[in-house]
Amino acid sequence: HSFRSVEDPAKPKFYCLSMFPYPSGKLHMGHVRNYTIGDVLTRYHRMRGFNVLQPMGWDAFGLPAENAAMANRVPPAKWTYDNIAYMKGQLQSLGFALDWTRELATCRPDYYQWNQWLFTRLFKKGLAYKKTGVVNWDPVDQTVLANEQVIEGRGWRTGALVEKREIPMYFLRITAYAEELLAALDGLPGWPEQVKLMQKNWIGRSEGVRIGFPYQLENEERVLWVFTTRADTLMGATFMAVAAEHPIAVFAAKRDKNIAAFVDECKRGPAMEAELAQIEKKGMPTGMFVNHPLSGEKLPVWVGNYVLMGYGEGAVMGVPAHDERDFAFALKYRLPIKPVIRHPLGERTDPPWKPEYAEYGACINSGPYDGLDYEKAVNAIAADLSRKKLGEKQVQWRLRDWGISRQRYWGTPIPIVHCAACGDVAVPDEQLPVRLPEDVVPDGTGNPLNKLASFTDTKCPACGKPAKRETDTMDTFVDSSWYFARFCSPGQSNAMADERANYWMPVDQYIGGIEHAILHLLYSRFFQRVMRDETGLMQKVAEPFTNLLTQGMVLAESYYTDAGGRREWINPANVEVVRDAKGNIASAKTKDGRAVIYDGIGTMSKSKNNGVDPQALIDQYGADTARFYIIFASPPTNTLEWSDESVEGSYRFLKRVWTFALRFSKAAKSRDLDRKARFRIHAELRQANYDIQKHQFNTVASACMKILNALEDLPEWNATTEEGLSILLRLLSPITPHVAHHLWRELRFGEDIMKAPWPEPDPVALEQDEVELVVQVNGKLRGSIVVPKQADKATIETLALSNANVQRFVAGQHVKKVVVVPGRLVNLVV
RNA sequence: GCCGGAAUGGCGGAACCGGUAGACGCAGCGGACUCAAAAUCCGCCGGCCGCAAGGCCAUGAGAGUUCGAGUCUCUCUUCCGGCACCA
Repeated sequence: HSFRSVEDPAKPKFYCLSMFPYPSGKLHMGHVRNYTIGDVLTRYHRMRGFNVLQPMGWDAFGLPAENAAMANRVPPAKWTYDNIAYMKGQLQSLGFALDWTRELATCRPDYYQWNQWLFTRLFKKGLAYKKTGVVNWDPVDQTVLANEQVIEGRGWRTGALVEKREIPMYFLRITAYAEELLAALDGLPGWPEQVKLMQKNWIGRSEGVRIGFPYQLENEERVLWVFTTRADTLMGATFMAVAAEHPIAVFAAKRDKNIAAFVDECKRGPAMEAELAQIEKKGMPTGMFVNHPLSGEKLPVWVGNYVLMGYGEGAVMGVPAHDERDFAFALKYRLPIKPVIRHPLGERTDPPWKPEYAEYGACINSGPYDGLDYEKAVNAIAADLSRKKLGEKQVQWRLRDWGISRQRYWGTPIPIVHCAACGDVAVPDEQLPVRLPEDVVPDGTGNPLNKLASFTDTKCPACGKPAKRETDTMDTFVDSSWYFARFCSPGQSNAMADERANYWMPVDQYIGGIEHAILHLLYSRFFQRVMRDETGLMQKVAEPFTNLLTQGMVLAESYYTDAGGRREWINPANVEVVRDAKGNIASAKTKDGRAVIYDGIGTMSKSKNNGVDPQALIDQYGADTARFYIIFASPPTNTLEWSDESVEGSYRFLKRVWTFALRFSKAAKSRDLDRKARFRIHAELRQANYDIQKHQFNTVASACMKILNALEDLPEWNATTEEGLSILLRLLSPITPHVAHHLWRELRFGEDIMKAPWPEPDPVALEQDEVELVVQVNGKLRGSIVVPKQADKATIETLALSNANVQRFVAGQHVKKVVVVPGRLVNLVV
């Protein structure tokens, strides 16, 4: 229980959290990197006197368990619990300073019941609601597919062409918090700018005008609404485009087979936005028209495969003259292009498209709005639309509500009962949790819960009549959106969290992959606010993570052999590289002699068989070498390119520390201090302390190497050796705790290095009487001089000019200017 | 396509506020030790020119600002992450 944490208001607290792993089977190198970084910070802060909490748990629900279940006919629960047991052993063998008494797994009822509890609160308040959402549908397996399971438009198991399908789903109203989630980003100085910027763009606040285009449908007066940030171009609208699911498209499809076929084609298209954005923009006229709200002009309505029903109103206005996409669309379908803005290139918008066409400028060809600039035009148009009740200024968000329903088994059951009389009824608190049966083996066709009467058949909590349970489960992002708060309240069975969360939250340092920059982090920020508003706890905590470190991915080289036209991927551990005299890779072959082809560097993946198993590394070199290498190889935010050879270097260094320290422990000690060595050691320590606070741990590891080099350069073991070793071991201890702990005791520095104070540089050791200055002529390095520390500018200038090589470049020329940078350089401008 | 990053020797990287580019390590080359190998230790190690002193070039490409640019500004290229059901 060395790492067990207890609330202690007398000490400053430091809650250090690494993103919890999905228990996929065994640790991968990304995990080892993530948790090593977290452990360095944890141990560093402990030595600095903080009350530190570093917990660990399991993000245990998810798709891979169901895939494994299908492959091995083992229930996802068993597979998951077995993986957890194995991976926990691996984490322990790496020596992470984790408080295991707080361990949690999201697939346990005592965890997920609070997902359910919070959901019912939100449901009753309207912050969780039901509407349709789009999913990938495999028509053969009759099942919903995850994006990952769609390979080139086809189902991964059946090969069937995947269809889009609209089904009822539950959504969380994250948009209700859009304003706050956006504004609060400014109050997060401990987050990387790039992450805040990505979140800002994702939330996507835009100011514009909602515009109504009246039309008739089956003798009924209706209005087609669109949102635009370019209301100033309204007079240039020449067509409208609607999504395939829009009522106008649905109506048109009913009367025209061709339109029906096109609408069908649009619906079959990709559901993923990334793909949707890259498909060829296609459209078809619906034969329907709307009236321009200001000019009354008739505008044709098209169905467009690029218009999303789930975003905004499911319709856009087409202004070909001033929008690149509309311009291409208009050219393709010979729609009119009507310039209404004077842009930097003039008043015409002839093909090809030029970016200037989209710039702001004064209105032209716009009747009463001619001559108005962007702001005035938007104001005038919005005012005129408002009078006609056909528009108003509006703030629009790119952020959409969060659809949490999954048509899968291995997740938190959504606590809703469907009653013929009462509708959707939230399961009351006393009936929670709605337990997920753990002995089910899915077969890939639909959700197995649908086939389990023992699960589905229940009574309506409101009227008591027979009713059916909802069988959808929750998105696993729900589980991971509040686990950090649960870690603070282990054993609490009456609430999500308790007052202990007030002590520990917010997380002081959160560490995880950059790939989570948007979704997981945004959902967690949302959930923290929901907990604040619904549980009465953590009233002062809106932001769950004060400081965020986004680590880079771990990459490895991949190799393949040609196996009869097919690529056989060879694990890098089984490849031998042949180098030429300069160290360049000349060729590579398998250990049994077959030629292999190098395929470049990339993420470790099963498909390319280039994963490096951390266990092999730990078995061969021990935990400290693995940890040291990972820290030393690259700064935490960079990608880390795996190299077995460099691991050897880390191992070699730790062996050198070990033998040096043990030799010293037996040696006679003189009391002399070595001034130069002390300067080197304390200068490195000063740098290391600066770097560790910047989270640049690789140079802290370098500093450890440099200190050892300085100690090895000493002619004899003296008091400086002892001082240097005590600094070295403490500096090293967060990275390689086992080696440091052992040597610390062996050298009789103390019982427990974790209880030793963090080393600070000695100002006396850092004092210097003389400094070396570099001499430049016109910014080019020409020599160096040694001057007394306090030398004035004139002395420095004289000394610089007296340098022989400097003279060669100054001779016969006029020195116009002398720049002296104290302690660094002098630049003579001639 | 949109949003966000990154690019420095053969390789990973260092260079704090714009001030000696390549610290530290890997690989490579040469040597010591050894019967031999492993391990360990010592030396060299961006490119070109030069006996040397030293010089010229060089931080993805091209421009700019500055006494001085890897670092700041603009344009471009390539690669990586995300795009709402992988986690």
